[in-house]
Amino acid sequence: MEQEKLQHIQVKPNSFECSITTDIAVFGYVEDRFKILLTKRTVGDFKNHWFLPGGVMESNETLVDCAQKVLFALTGFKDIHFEQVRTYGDLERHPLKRVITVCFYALIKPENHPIALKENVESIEWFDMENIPENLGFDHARLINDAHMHMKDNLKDKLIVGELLPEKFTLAELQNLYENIFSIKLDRRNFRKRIFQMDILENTNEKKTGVKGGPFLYRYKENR
Amino acid sequence: MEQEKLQHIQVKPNSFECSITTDIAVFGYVEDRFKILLTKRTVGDFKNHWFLPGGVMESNETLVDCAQKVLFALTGFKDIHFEQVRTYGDLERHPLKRVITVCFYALIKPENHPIALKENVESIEWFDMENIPENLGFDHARLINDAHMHMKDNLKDKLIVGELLPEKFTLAELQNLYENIFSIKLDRRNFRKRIFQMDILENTNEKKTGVKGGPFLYRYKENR
DNA sequence: GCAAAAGTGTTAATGGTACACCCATGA
DNA sequence: TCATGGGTGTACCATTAACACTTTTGC
Repeated sequence: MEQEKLQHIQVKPNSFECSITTDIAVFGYVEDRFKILLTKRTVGDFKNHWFLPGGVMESNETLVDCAQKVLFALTGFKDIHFEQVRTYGDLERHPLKRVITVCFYALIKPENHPIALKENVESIEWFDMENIPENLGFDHARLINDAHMHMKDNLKDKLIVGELLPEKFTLAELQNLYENIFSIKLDRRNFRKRIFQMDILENTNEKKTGVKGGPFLYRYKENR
Repeated sequence: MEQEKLQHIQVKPNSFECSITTDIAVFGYVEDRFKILLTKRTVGDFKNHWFLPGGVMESNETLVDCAQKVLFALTGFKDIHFEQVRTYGDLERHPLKRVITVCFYALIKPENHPIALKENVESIEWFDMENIPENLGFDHARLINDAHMHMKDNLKDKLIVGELLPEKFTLAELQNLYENIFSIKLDRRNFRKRIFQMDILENTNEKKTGVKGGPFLYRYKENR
C-alpha cells in the first residue's frame, strides 16, 4: 500500500540499480558509399565483436550529454547532432547485468571528423551499410536496422542529407548518396527537378575539377 | 582510467540511482471526439495537476511490462498494445529526483475498457485533444504532443484507426475520427473511395438505427 | 413532409515517371 | 579524339482533389 502510493507518484526511495547507456549509430558518406561507424571491442561474452559506440550515463548528464561524451571517448568526435531512435529495455540484452539503452543516430561528414583510435577500442571502421559484419554484439544488429529506418523516415521527402557531404558538392554526389541511403535508383533529370524546386541549394558557380563533365558545385542555402 | 575502461564496456559496478518510469498517452474516441485519458494527482510541487498515467519500472520488468502494470494500477485497463514514442532524460524534469521516462501511446476502444477510479487518483477523465487542461504536470504537455505526432506518423496512409472504434461502425464515424486525429476535413466520396480500394473493410449489411440516412455498418476484415 | 445524412461518378489538376540528345571535360 | 559524365525539356501516366444530385431515415 505504501509501496503502491509511492509507485503511483513516480518516486521510490529505493529504486533498483540499473545502468542506462546510450548507443550511437553514426552514419557517414565515405568513398562514395553510405556507411556506419563500428568499434571492435570485448564486452562480457562478446569477445572481439563489433559494437555501436556506446557507454553508460552518469547522474548529472542528459541523454544527449551522455551520447556526446561516449562518442568523444570512443572516436574523438565532438559537437555532433543526435536524433533519438528508441529505447531498448529487454531483460536479457546484456550478459552481465540489466542495461537499458537509448539509441541515437548521427550524420557526419567524415572529412570534418578524423577517427581517433581510443583506448579500449581494438579497431574502429566505416562499414558499408550493405556489408555489415556478422559478429555484432548484444542486439546491435537490431539497433542498426532501427536507426537506419528511423533516419530514412526523418529524411523522407526532404532530401536533406547535406550533413553527410562536404560544404560544396555536385548534384551527382548528392544523388548517389540519396540512392545509397534508400537503396534505389533515380532518374537524373527528375532528381534535379525535385531538388531545385525545393529551393534549398545554391550554385557556387565553381566547377569541380579532376572529374569529367565539369559539374557545378552546390551548397545548401543559409536559411532552409 | 579504470573508470574509463569500465565505462567503455558499458558496465559499472556502482551505477547511480535513477528512477526509470513509463508514461502512457492513451487515446480513445469518445462522444464522437478524439480524446486522451488524463489522471489528476498530486506529485511533488504539482498539486492537483493532470498527468499521463505513469509510474516507475522495477528491475524485473521490461519497459512494456511496466507500462502494462502502471496503466492497470491507475485505470484498470488490461491487455493493451503499446507503441513507444521516445525517452525523456532532462535533468530537471522531476522536482524530487532524477527521473527518466519512456513514453508510450495506446489506442483503445472505451467501450471495452471502463475506467476504474483507483487509489491515489483524484480524478480520471477523457479530454478532447483540442481542449487539454492547462495545468499539466512535469513536461507532460510535451509528451502528449509528441505522442500525438508519433501516432499520426504511424497511421499516415493507413487509415487503420479501427482500434479506436466499436467492432461495427459507419463510414461517417470512421471519417469523423480520422478528421479529428489529423485536424483536417475530407471529402466524403474521396474518403469512401480510398478506404474501399484499400480493401480492409467489409459491409455487415446491417444498418445503424437511431440515426438519419440509415448508414451501413462496417467492420475490419479478418486478414489485413 | 421536411430536414439531415447517406450514397454514388465524372472531370480537372497536379505530381511523378519515362525518356534522348548535345555539351564539357579528362585522359 | 574519344570516352565519360553533366546538363537540359517534353509527353504520358497515375494519383489526388473538386464537385451535385438522388435516396433513405428520423422526427
